[in-house]
Amino acid sequence: MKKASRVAAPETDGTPSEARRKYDPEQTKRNILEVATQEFSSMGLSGARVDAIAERTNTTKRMLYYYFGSKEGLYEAVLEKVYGDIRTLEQDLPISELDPTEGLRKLVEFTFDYHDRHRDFVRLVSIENIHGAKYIEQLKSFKSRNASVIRTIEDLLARGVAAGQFRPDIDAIDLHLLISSLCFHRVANRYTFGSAFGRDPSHPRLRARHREMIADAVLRFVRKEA
Amino acid sequence: MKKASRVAAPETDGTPSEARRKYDPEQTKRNILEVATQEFSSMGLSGARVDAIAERTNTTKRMLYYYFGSKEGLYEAVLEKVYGDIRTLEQDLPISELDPTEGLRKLVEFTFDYHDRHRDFVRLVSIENIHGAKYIEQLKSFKSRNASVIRTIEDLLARGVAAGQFRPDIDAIDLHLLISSLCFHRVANRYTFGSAFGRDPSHPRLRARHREMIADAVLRFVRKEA
Amino acid sequence: MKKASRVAAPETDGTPSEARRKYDPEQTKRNILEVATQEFSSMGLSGARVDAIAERTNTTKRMLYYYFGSKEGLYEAVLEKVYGDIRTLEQDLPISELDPTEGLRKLVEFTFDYHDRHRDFVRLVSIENIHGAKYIEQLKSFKSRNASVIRTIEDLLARGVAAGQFRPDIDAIDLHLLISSLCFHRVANRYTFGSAFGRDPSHPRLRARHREMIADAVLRFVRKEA
Amino acid sequence: MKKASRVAAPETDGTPSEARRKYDPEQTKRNILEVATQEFSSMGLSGARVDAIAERTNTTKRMLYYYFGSKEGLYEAVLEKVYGDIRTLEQDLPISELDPTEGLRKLVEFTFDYHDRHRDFVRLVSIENIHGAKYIEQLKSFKSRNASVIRTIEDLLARGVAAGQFRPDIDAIDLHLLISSLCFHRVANRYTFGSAFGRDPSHPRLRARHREMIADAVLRFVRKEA
DNA sequence: CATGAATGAGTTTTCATTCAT
DNA sequence: TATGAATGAAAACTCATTCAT
Repeated sequence: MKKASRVAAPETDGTPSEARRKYDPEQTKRNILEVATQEFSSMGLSGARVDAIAERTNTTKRMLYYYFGSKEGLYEAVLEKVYGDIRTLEQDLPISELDPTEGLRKLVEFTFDYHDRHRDFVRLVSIENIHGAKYIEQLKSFKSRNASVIRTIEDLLARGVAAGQFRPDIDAIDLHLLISSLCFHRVANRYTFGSAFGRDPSHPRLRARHREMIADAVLRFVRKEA
Repeated sequence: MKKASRVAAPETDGTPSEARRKYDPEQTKRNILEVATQEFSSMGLSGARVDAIAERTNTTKRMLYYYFGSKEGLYEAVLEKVYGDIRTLEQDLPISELDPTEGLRKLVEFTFDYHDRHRDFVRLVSIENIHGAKYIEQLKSFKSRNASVIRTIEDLLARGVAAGQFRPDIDAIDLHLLISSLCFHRVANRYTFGSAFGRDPSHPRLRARHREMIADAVLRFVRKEA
Repeated sequence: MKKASRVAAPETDGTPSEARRKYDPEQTKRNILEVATQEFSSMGLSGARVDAIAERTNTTKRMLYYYFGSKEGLYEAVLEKVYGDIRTLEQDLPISELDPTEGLRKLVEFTFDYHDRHRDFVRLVSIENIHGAKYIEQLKSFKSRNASVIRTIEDLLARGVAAGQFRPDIDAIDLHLLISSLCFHRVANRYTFGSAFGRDPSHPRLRARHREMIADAVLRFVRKEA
Repeated sequence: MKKASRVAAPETDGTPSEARRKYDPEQTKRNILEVATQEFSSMGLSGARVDAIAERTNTTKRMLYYYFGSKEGLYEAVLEKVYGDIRTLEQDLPISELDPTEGLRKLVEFTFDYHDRHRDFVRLVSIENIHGAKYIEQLKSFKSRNASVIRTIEDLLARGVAAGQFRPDIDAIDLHLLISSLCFHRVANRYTFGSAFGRDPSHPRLRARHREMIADAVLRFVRKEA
């Protein structure tokens, strides 16, 4: 029940007065959130155990409640963090400067890579949908984030149509759904997929092929035919 | 708390050996499975409550254990039933007689409709993936069913290539994944989608548009360009 | 943690088929309520421990929740029972047939005796008042019970005035408050009283003197002066 | 969660030794006691929350432990303060100079008013009785205070008997109990009373009527009949 | 087969108190 | 002195499962 060791507080620099701080709330919170993200994403909301989270933490269970109030509060904080991460990344994408076709390919590849690398995120979205998205709806950040993706796509579509590259009759939200579907499914359902076909979709070779296939499918979908 | 009435067993009247049965085990099992399907698909495996299932049933908790052994046993039975249903349906599809392009469109539309109508199935697959597909792997029906879809697609692809309609470099399993992704995602994640964009993907108009879009995307993907 | 023995179920009569029932929900509930009444009345709502109640019971903690839902639910059930008891007794009082002065004396003595003997009840009322009476307000039985006491007093007052024994300007509810005050206080606050004056108000001699004093005070209060 | 401001210590300006003090321990203690009195009297000893007290204070939890040692220590300090207050007041009563009947009426009215105005005191006494008066017994002020009331009453009774106004067979402690009962009960149990009869006993009109009724009842009780 | 009562181990949550800065 | 962070023990509550009738 006793913890063997504490987190070594980050030594900001050489100043001894700063080093070895034992109380570092931000660090503590971050640590809890990290562990909780794993637990919730691998066990679901009701399957997750507060005790299990606390145990893998540098603190005690009490601190979970101190900072997050309840199991659900912690779950919401996890959702918020995970959604915040993807938004941050997305905004750095230099898509507006690219040729529409190239830009769209970049966007698809980014979306593919993000889902591929952030299985926790994907699982948490699945879990949220099992709960009817009731927790995610309370996050202010959620809706605005999605709006920005749509604006990016609208811009791409408009430029692509103007350049004669894309069909004019494509809805941005529909296209987003198409891309999401393709990138999300193979990660979210990789276990049943693997079990059904004896192929692990996260194997590098398959992964690369799927990446290309998906970009290819999306581009063929939007392409204006001669 | 008291149950008002029990299920009256169907009297196959006339045949004396069948009549006058007071209990109908098959009926009881079916009833339990139905309720359990709802509960598991809407709450997940750990979120589901045995008491909640028993309460909405015509029987008592005891019977649930009598027939299915445990909560997990019941969950597996639910998976099995749900998988059995889809397989039955698929085999009636008269695809081998159709023109490849038409056949593929039919297959996509069938897949779309099936997912659209069987949300329980979709949710259960999501749930299974959260549990690493450990329960579904035990089902014999699972692998064989998937094998048969792949054979159907392989046949379509071969005929399409031969007819000069399809590209020759498409893998059947990849194509299946593509189709599944598009049909599955909008159902599985309709809550977060709805919350993010204020659009309910199960609305008839949106549903029809997506159905066409998806078939369109798949056909564009396989089509051999002139 | 194991219970040494179960409650011997009441043997209704000599029929052996009825005897030694192990499952007797009514008995179980009664047993829990009895123990809970002690615990709540001696520790207060927040001071009471569910574990402590369970331990002194013939069942386990789980059953408290099975029958009463929560600690608060159990507390409410205790209140309800305790209030039901006093009402039952009160209705058997043959006051309407007595001479008004004698009837009023009887009522005071009954009230005195009841409070004197039911310290649990008195303590629970004190406790309820600390909680702003929020639990007791939810009991339907509560208001109707009080109405019946008031009717009894109104009847006594009317007959006493008519007989020239009582003053005509006395309000029934005020008189009830007067009687209650005198009977309640010495029980409710017997500890501080005992500590302050070195007298234990529950000592038989003091008890008898107070009983007479209180009846005396009430009768002097209502008496019509010549 | 952050406190906006601390209590500014009163600068008794001019005197350099007093000025420029940054903290005022007495002020801090007083502040804590005030808040604690509210919390304990409204929630009971076990119902009170140390966190809740600290939050409504100008200081932090640490100070609370620094000054009072523990939750119980704080509770005792609250009792002591509340008892100290009442004693101070009572000693100013100029009863020994009044005619016995008038003096007794004054004493009853004072007792009535005091209870009516100091609900915290009344509640705390109720709470103490729930805990068997174990904390109050430790207060030196407690017994001496009660002794002085009894002396006052004894004096009144003696003078009243001598003047032919009062009956000779009345015990001072009994009379004190009678007066206390009448004054205490309507305050201590005003919630159940209000709920039972739809009358709020703290309403000014009812209050005035009760004040007169109680004085009346006490005087009728002691009066020597012609 | 059917049923409500019973159970124990586990899970979440709370709370008075102490520590490091 | 002052303060937010930290803690462990205990409390309330839940749940899958089994038992007696």
